[in-house]
Amino acid sequence: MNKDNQILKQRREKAEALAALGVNLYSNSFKPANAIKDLLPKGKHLAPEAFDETRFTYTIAGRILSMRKFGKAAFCHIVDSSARIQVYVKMDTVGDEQYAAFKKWDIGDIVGIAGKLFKTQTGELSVQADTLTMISKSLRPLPEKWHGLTDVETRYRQRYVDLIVTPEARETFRKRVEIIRLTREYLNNRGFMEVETPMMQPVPGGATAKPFKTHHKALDMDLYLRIAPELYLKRLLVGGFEKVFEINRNFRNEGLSTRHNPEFTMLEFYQAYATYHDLMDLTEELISWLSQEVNGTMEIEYQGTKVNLAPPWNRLTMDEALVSVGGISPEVLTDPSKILDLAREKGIKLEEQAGPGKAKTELFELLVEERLINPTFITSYPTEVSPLARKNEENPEITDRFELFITGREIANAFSELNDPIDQRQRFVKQIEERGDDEEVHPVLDEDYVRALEYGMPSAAGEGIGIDRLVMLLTDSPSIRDVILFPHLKPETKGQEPEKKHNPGCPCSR
RNA sequence: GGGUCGUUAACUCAGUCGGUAGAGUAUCUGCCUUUUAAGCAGAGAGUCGCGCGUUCAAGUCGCGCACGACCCA
Repeated sequence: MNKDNQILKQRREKAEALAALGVNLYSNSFKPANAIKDLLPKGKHLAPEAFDETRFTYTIAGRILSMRKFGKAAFCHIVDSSARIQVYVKMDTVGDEQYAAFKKWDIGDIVGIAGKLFKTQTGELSVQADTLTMISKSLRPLPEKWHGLTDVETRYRQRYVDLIVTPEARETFRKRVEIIRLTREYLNNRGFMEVETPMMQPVPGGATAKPFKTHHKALDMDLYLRIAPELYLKRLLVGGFEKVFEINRNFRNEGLSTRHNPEFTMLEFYQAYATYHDLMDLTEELISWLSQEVNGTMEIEYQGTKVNLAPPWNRLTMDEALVSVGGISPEVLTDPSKILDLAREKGIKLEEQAGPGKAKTELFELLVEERLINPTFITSYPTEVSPLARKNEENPEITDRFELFITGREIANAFSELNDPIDQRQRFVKQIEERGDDEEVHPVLDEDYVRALEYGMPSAAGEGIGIDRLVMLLTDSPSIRDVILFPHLKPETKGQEPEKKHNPGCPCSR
């Protein structure tokens, strides 16, 4: 009946033995007075072996990560959320009774220690324990101490284990939190207000992507998880809030990769009376500052490639980039039919209605994008591929838009906003005509958004920054799954029959 | 969606030509009161991802499936 392996069995037996000694295995009464980090500077002046019984008693709590047991003494390393310290447990000091219980302690247990600071012969600051408290008995073994947990699937599926044993993972997620906190601070300090707009939208807009669909029962209506907050944030500009931002999740019902998770975190911000030029300045300042704050430098390395984030950053129009980086001759760019021919020549499949703007953008993605290692703003995107951006006043074929590329990846997308409701309606209609056959992307005209524009939206510029990709860059993480605590994975089927598609016997089936 | 590789003890990994399943860590027992990948001696631990096939015999060969990684679309 008990299919558990030997180690799990032994752990349970040990726990039972401890309980038989009268130990509460899950005590809730221990309050650590000290963070381990706070003890570290206090030991600087201590000399090895000069132990003094009258020293101050500290209380700490944490998880046992390693243990070296002798007959009547032992060393363990204990980690809390702040730091790690060695604890020395000596039978003479803690007494026979506590020591007998201590013998049943395991790596992985969460424990409380009261004791005094001293330095060992080797000079390591340690706590000599006076009293020992079991706070939570662990019933499962942790991964091996030397190699740690390297199986990426287990790291993602059991992130809690990863966080226990992989200091780099803890560091990455601390940095992620810090990046988001600093970004909020930066925008708040510049008068932006953080708002929350709907996650569930009747018309998914603001981007081109397949949405997740859900259903509201009471209203009997379909809703979509948002693919972008853009159209709601701009409604707030109409409402009179001049600087707004939102940092939250977007959802896109598309493939998974090292750069795509179905739910991901996006920063979007909008500023009235600003242009995309203002946002380039802001972006450059924000991201270089974030790197300085989080990494202590603007010169970072991403997967072995050096990247210099110090401003000023390179700014190129798409045409300039196609020529100088992509190696396309300038004459081709001025002739629409030659651009289309070149795109087809390069193996790009274009839809029938695709124009030169689409072809240029595809050529850019193919020939230029991955070669933009240091931060580069690409401007003057074709109007054809920018349904929400303002047309350039001198040349209606292009928009006042930029995308930011670092290490060959798109990090940000921004533009001076289109606030002409008639132009907006025409572009929506055109977009729907082009995508009308693709039901999955749900091309529906957002009438209310056009109505909002008809009331008048101030001139404005807005930007979206993919937070996950930014965190990847600043933490040198190869996969988006390394910067999302619980990334999307297919369900485990270990030891089970794969889910049956039809299960009429299941009361929970729809 | 296509291709390549992977899946063996709790973890990290070996496993030759198809012939009774191996190591280190972890665990258990004994010794050990300043170790830090502690040490010494001994022991236990496996649905070899799942299924089917070939074979006297499959971790190993073949086919299918699941999950994952990487590359491509």
